[in-house]
Amino acid sequence: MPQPATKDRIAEAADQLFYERGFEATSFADIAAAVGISRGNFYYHFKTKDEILEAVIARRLAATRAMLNTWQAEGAGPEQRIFCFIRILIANQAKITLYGCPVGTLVAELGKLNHAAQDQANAVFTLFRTWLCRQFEELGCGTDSDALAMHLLARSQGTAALAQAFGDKDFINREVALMQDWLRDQLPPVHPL
Amino acid sequence: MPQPATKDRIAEAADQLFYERGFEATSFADIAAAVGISRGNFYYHFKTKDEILEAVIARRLAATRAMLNTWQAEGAGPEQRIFCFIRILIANQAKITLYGCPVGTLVAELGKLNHAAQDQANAVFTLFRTWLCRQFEELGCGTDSDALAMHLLARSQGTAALAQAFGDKDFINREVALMQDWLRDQLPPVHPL
DNA sequence: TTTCTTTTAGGTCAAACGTCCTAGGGGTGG
DNA sequence: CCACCCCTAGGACGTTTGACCTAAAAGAAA
Repeated sequence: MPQPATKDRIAEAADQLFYERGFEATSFADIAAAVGISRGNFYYHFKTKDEILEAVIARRLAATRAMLNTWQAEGAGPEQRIFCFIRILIANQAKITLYGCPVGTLVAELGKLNHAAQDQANAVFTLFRTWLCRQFEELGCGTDSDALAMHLLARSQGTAALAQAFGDKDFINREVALMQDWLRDQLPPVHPL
Repeated sequence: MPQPATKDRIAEAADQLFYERGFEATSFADIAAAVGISRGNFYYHFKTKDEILEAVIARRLAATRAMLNTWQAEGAGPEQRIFCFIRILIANQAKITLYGCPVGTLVAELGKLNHAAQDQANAVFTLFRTWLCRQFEELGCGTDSDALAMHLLARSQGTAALAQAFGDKDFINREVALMQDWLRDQLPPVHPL
């Protein structure tokens, strides 16, 4: 059963289109055309647009979890792992400049639509938040950890938003550098000599 | 001609609905219902949905300019004026927690739609940017001023985005406090003694 | 009143949308 | 060969959308 899994191809195409054009602005026909199948075939795999949305969010959640696990397995310390998180902005620089942050823009859109899947979309944020919180805890930031995680998430979101608005790729580089400086300042003193 | 100006009432209602539900998700019928007029009357004042969008953006630009001018006229220094900007987040705390930043969410949506009015919507960002830049210049930040303005804008955007995502009003208070601390750190030493 | 302009109401239209159904293709197991 | 089932194709439905038109009410000027 090495089926290329039409269902997965649909979810992948929907993922990309939801990112580039938004959820509401993407129609069944758009996704079907991107995959190269008919709308009828489409309906066989997903009865509802909301079902596709759920599949897309599940994809993103899984991908995010996999990424975090990779970083965790690399053996570096929590500081290096947080650096990895910050560097996501650089790794996806071009796309962010065009379409913003995939998580942030989807959450914002679903929030305005009062969509039922809003909480699921938010789970990606929560995933990053709890993971970052753990890293800060390992770093010795104690009860401040969650606040630091939220602060860093906010900085990333703001950076992505303005980079998209002004189409300014270099702005991402500058903000990333600032975030790295900030992170170093949060490290507790190694030897309270 | 003390006409309560149906046109203005339409633009006002559209402004609010575009903020709460988004541009695309708001229909002619929604706006007409909010104002309490028929769809036909509607068309008399605005031929096109894009025309309404332009009117809404013009409204926001004018309101923003008026706000900045008020701060300028209050006689306080640039540091106090930047504080005023930061405190926008607190003044609109409840709405931001529900719907995010009006400017940021609109720019993000129009960007994804490749909408022609994207640049006009961005003008609100640019207005804040150049105004903030001027304040930092008056503060003596020299060539860093624009970068500082962008940084502060990004922090505000990120704060609004996460406050909306997590429905967390208090997060705004915490980030505002951090931004005020940050601002104090940017002040050049008064006497290079 | 009559006339004219401004404003309002309500109805129509084609297109696009999400949803749904039915018919056919292409393997595998009997 | 037949029967079965997974997958695919393409059309049809009812609704909503943005857009548009026509007619009439409201008010000012004569």
